[in-house]
This record gives sequence, C-alpha cells and structure tokens, in this order.
Amino acid sequence: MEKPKKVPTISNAEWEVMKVLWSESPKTANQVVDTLKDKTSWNPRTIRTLIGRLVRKKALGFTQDQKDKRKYLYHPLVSEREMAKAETKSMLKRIYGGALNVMVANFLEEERLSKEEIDELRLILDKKKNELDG
Amino acid sequence: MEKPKKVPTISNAEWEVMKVLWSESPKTANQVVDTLKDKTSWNPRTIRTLIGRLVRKKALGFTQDQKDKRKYLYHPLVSEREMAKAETKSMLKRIYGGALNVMVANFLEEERLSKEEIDELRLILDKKKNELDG
DNA sequence: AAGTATAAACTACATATGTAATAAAACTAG
DNA sequence: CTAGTTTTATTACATATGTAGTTTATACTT
Repeated sequence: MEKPKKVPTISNAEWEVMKVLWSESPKTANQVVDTLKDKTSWNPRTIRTLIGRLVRKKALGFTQDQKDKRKYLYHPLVSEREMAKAETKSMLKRIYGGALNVMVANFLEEERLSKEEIDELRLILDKKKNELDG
Repeated sequence: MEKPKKVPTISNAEWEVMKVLWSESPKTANQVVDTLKDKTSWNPRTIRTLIGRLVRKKALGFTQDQKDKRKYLYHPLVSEREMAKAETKSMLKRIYGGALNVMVANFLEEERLSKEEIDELRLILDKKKNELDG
C-alpha cells in the first residue's frame, strides 16, 4: 500500500524552475539561473527566490556541494509525473467535472490536431482498452 | 474575422460561481448564493465578493431587476466553452508543452477509465479523423 | 590570517485569492 | 415618513505569487 504522498502545489513560475531540475539534476542555483537565462527574462534574484520557495514547499531538496561548500545542489523531491498528474486531475475536476473525455472532445473541437496526432491518441486508447479486456 | 476576444482568467472559487450562472442565467446574487449553499460551505458574503470580482473582471455582466431595483440580475459575459478552452490550453502549455496526447497518455496510465469512456473517446477521435479525411 | 566575494537567508512590496465584515443606499412595512 | 431590512459597494486581512533588494554568514583567495 503506497501512502497517498501529497504533492505540493506550485505556481507557474515555480513550475519553470522545476522543469529545469527535472530535466537534469542536481544543479546549483547558478546552474539553474544559467539554464533559465535564455528561456526567461527573470532576474537571478527572482530565480533564487523561487528555488527557496520550492525548498520550503518540499518540492526541492538539496545537498552541499563538495567543491564549494557554500553552494547547494538542488534536486526534485517530487517527480514530474506525479505533479503533472495532480495538476491535471485538479484542472479536470475544476473545469470538466473530472471527465477526461469531455475535455478531449471540447479541446478537439477547436484545436486542430494532425492526423498523426489523432492516430497516436487512438493507439494509446487501443492499448489501454486491451489492458482492460485482459 | 473574429477578434481574438481575450478571456479573463479567474480563480478556482470564481469558477464555481461562473458555473452556476452558466447553467442558468440571469440570476440575482441571492439565487446564486442559494444554488451554492448546498455545494459549498461559503459564507454568502464570500459569494457576493466573488460575484463582484467577476463583474470587475468582466466575466459577468448585470442588469437591474425590474421588481426590486436594488437587485442586479447577473449573466455570464464569456461562455463556458471559451473559458474552458483558454484554461485547458494554458495548462497544457505549462505542463505538457502544449501536447494534448502527452497529457492523455500520462493521465490514462494511472487513472482508470471505464471501457465505455474509452470507447467514447475513440468515437470522438474517429469523428475528428473523418472530418480531416474529408 | 584577514579581507572579500558570494551564496543563502531574510525582507519588501504589489497584485491575486480566499474569506469575510462593515458601510452606504434603496426598498418596504408600519 | 421613518425605521428596519436587504442589496450592493467598500474595506479588511491573511496567504500566495511575481519580482526583486538587503543582510549575513562563511568558504574562497591573497
């Protein structure tokens, strides 16, 4: 029985920081700043603030850097999958009464997916259905 | 050429209020409060505050009640579809790089859909695909 | 060993949000 | 018409978030 591990909720900006560390970790604050320098226009101070908040929320943990003892090496404490799932569920609940197919239907109506994307989705569904059929 | 009509972003609690008025409108504040009394534990004050904020955000409009001139009759200024689509897109972008199928795949992996739900989704996709095929 | 650069910690401040209380205005009952 | 009631409008306050500046501790560097 896995414990229900409650994932922290994080803000938009915090999500960007997490993505950096999900893609590769551990990293020092400076490395995170460097990675985000291109993608965003955030002041390094801001990024450090966000890192601090993520630590407080227990979305990030850290260890001491062995080369430079002042620095921390940050790493995610929650997987991207877990967070994505939690966020998705909460959004689906809020907006679509939790119904994934309502969401997909609504979304498809106006957004155009390519035929390939649709086929890929169908494959995903077929696979899932086979699992159910046993 | 429709103008890109920018939909306001609203909070979780505000969504609940909008849902009441999307399901039936116009309604007076009191009617909204009544509808929400069962579903939530919010103080009527709170609900009126939320209505006010939604008016400020131009998500709701109102007209004067003819019976009692003090009362307003509130109605949505933005459709549920528009808001849902905007929210969905922004969430997909933030979390899944905008890719609907990544989202569906991830979500399906751990959430169980019934066979019926899966079939319904497949129908939606088939219909969409036929449209593309022409 | 002392000075300094720098990383992390703490503080700041505006706007958003959850959650209401109070004030002002207008209707209704006596 | 005046008082009480009921609506809307204004104000309040804590926490979250975006966006940084300032302080402090201390690991480097000379």
